[in-house]
Amino acid sequence: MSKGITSRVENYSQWYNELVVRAGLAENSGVRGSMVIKPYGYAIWEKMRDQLDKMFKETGHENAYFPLFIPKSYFSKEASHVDGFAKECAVVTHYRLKTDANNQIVVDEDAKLEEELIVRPTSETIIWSTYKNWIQSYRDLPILINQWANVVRWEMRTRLFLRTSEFLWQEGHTAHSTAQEAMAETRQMLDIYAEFAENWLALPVIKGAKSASERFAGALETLSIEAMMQDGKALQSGTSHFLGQNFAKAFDVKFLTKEGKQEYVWASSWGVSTRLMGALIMAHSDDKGLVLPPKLAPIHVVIVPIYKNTGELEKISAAVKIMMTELKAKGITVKFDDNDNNRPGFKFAEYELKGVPVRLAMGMRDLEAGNVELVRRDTLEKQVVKQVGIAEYIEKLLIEIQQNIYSKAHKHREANTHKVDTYAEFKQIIESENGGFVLAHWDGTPETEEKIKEETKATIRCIPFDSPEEDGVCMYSGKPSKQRVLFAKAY
RNA sequence: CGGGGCAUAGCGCAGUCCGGUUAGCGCAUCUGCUUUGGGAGCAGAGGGUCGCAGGUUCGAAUCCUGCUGCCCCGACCA
Repeated sequence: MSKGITSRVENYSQWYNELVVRAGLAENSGVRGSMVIKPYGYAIWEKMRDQLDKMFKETGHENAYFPLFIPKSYFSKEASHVDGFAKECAVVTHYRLKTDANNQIVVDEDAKLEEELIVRPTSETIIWSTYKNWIQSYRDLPILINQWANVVRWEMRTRLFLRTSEFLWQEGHTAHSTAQEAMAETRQMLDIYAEFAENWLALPVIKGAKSASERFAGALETLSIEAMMQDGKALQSGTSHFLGQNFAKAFDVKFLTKEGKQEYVWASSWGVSTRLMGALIMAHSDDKGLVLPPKLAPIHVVIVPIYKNTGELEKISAAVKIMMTELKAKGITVKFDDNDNNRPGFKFAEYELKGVPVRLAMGMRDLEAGNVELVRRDTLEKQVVKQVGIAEYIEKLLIEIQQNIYSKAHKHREANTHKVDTYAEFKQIIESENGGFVLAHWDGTPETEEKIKEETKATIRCIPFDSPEEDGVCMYSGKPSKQRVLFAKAY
């Protein structure tokens, strides 16, 4: 195994692939397009999940679980929904295997299902077929449910975390008595995603609405948060959909209003997936490995002893134990790596690869002086600090690291976001090495959007909420436009 | 689904063109000694149905046929 990883400049894509594997986050499995999430990677996902779950519950949502299999007939009830997902569905057709004449295990053709089952690519249909039974009156509304689940989308080309055939996610599905309430829910959940991305992933995001062609299959409106990766490409990091009455109509879900009228129910759905892991990795990490924001790091502090014999190790360990107790008391996760098989230099490189935010090293020199050597992962700055008061120091430092990682990502995005008024300029920026975000006028037609995509591979990531109204002309067609939209190449 | 590449020890690879000692190297593993402030050194040891199935041949990792899997590049997508 080589020592380092491919640098970002050398080959960004390869850097990412190697980093995911070498840092022990995930690996490819024997199943095409499906990954194994390893303990260290899963620990990060658990932290994300726990925090999001808390935020969902704080806003009145409850968890539930719906089936993995969806009868084909349910799935086909909402026309645009089918159109959107049909090409990437795994289908269960049989329920039994048998041993054939050659002693091979084969599918038993006699055990063909009367109705095929779709492995869920998303759960709107199974959930709305259920909601039909739960909703009769306005008193039954709203329903605010989330589920943590796996889904399958048969992808042609996959990449660890960014696009795999099976992935983990959460999907919220809510039912409301008015359009306004459903839309407010859609917006509220997008805000929660944005807050999570910025405060936990340390990732600045742009909130906005999708253009019609980028909308979720079956939605009237799709909102998303878009983040910039270090190579200037956009990564859609969360989506929230206003589904109108489409699914209520498809599954005949009506409720009795206060006024005694029968009306169709209004819906929203929203989700984030293990793709957030990809965002986290690509946004902050460097050529030495992962850089994790402290709020999501499975280990905050690693302590490496430097010693010549067991006597020294014992003395160092005693001092380390005291620091560990103090750190743990403040809720800081700390690992003391006294494994004698690896030498300090190896450990330094290893924990940098794994993105541990703070590393302490202590040898006899430090011990005698009452010091400890401290290195922060985000800047790789080395300093010598007093053992006394170390917990308070690190507590503050972790907050500073979290902020620094965010502001670094924010600066990078600002430096690579451009306002552009001509198509020539647009192409020049989009095709340049660092790519980036471009804010430009667009005439609002799918035709123009499609042409731009064909010619440059850039797409409209969103129509940002905070983009001011401003008279202009479409950079492509010259037709009038009232607002700039966000273009970028995307993952 | 189209184009390309790969499959040999736990991992990374050489050997394949041009068939012929006992299939080799690095890392990892095990043992011992010396080491330990940025990926340790020396000595020794263990570890292989050469992806699978056929075929050609006195003889196949190597040649032929078929199959399978994975990776990369495109079209599709969160």
